[in-house]
Amino acid sequence: MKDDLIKILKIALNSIGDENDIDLSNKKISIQENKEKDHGDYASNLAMVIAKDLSQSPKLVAEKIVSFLPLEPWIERIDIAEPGFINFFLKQDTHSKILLEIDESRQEFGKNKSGKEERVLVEYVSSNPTGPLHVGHGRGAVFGSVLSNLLRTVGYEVDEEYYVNDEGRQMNTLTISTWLRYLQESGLKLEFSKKGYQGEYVKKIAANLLKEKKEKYILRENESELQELLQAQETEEDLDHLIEWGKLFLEGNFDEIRQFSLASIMSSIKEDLRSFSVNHNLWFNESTMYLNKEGAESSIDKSIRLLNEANFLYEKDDALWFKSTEFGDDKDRVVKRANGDNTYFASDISYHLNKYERGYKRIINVWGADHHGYIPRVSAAMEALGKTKEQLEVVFIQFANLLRKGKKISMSTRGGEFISLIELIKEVSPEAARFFYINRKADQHLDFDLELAKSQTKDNPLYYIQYAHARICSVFETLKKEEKQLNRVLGIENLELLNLDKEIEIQKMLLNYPDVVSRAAKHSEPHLICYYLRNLSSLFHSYYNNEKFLVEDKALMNARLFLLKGTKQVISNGLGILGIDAPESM
RNA sequence: GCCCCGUUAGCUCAGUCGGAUAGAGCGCUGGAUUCCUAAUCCGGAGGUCAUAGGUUCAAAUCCUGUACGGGGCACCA
Repeated sequence: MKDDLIKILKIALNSIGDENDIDLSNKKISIQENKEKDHGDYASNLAMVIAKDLSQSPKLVAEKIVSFLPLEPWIERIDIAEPGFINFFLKQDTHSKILLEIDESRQEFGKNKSGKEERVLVEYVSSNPTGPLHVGHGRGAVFGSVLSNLLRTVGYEVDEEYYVNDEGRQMNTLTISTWLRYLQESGLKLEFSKKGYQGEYVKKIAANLLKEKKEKYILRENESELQELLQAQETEEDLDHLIEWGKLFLEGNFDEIRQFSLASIMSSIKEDLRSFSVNHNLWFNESTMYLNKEGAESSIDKSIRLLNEANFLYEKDDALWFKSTEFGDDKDRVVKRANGDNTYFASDISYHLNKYERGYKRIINVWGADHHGYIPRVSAAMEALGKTKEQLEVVFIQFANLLRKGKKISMSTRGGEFISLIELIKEVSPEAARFFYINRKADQHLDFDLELAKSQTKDNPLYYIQYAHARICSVFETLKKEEKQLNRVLGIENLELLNLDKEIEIQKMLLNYPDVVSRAAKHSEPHLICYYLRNLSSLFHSYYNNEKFLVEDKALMNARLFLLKGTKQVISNGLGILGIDAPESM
């Protein structure tokens, strides 16, 4: 509808341009929906925008524009208001047309093709595989999932990827932690390292390891050496010593334990994500970038070589540095440490280069707000490698607080004490978890109220929305019990009977749905869908309380049922984008 | 010190990349049910859009400064 208005305004604009011999073709034409009934359905500010170019008063310009507008059958009338708004009043049956469109498109209603099937990569969660997901990860998980749905809805081809940091020191820490717990489990008395991962989940992994591998990794000698190392676990260096010792002692078995721990954790992470419909289709392991197959150079080596060939690397204090300052970063960054290890940043360069090489048009990273400092260096590296940084987009997710009875729950991971994501999902249901995580703008802090998420009243927006859907279903259920059904043809023929304020409001709202979807996708703001659904449901509940649908007048009844059917479809489609089912009954 | 994000009703938050009288829920307050789910609805009170300037026909929205709150500034991952 807006597009149609823009189209005819464009025609008028061109005519005025020709007449005055000036170029107005690059003027932006915007249409707004009016809140005020007296102002009509839509308004344009075009006259005010070009008044200066024509050096005439906006009001005169508006009159001029209107005189050039082609006549359209769906426009009732056009008003001009101070100081130069052009107000469009649409014929009443124009609103009803949307019901026909919904009836035809069904689940497809709201979709468009503006993405042109371009390939997009959304990388999200990517939590380190050193422990289970906790509530802090949930928000990014749902955000990435819904954003991906949204982008598909507007015509992109989307891959959802999880980057697994299965390389580096943290994996060694995990391995040694598992082994120590395994030794304890097998009956050896020893103190667990203060620097190891303290969580209970490590014990479970160790127990499984013992069950599966029996006594394969048991300590047969050198116990006193180990005990001595465990007595002194005050610094990160002490931990490194322990790890080195473990590697020497276990030899190839170290890697076996490592693989076992990694696999356990990743499978629990995958399970947690699946349990609330977060479905990555790609899992990218950092370690694959370190492989050199058949003597070929690894991806890491390759990206470092490319940077070097482009002259963006230098050595200082035995380390290898990238000149990120040449691309606006605050300081240069180390890619290879003095001890020869690659930094995490080196992996990131290689990983992002890989994303580009896979041919994605848009590369979207969903990151925690605490990572914002990384953008300059990553995009600097991509620029240095000749990639366009515009292709790389980063969305930051602010932290979430969990509230129980109005009080914050501490989410510190210290001492392994945190609420795991799966506990949250079990407590409030997967649907509620999704909805409440996504119900705020991503860059806003979020208070996740557990009681509210569980409550079954209208205070709970998800409940309220689902109830609206269930209520509509219930109306059709009652109809069925009376052995009647919706007569589509009769309904369609009588749509002009839908002329109550509420009925027109609902139809206008339905008409807005595709715009809301586009906007949410364009700005990466899935929360807009939540608010839209809340408002649509509110209109419906109000309508429900004021009017009866199953009335004697068959024409009116079927028209109203047709409206209800469209409303139900849109609620269902909107919830679908959020990854939430629309219940038939509650 | 530098860099991000934020500041809108008592509370929690929306606010269409500048538009007409700034919205919703909660809370407070007054009402509605022999009727399709009252799991709901209707009415009322409540705002100097943190603050000071600037740009504009028009600013909660854009620019600059200030205050306050959160986060980040590793040869960690």
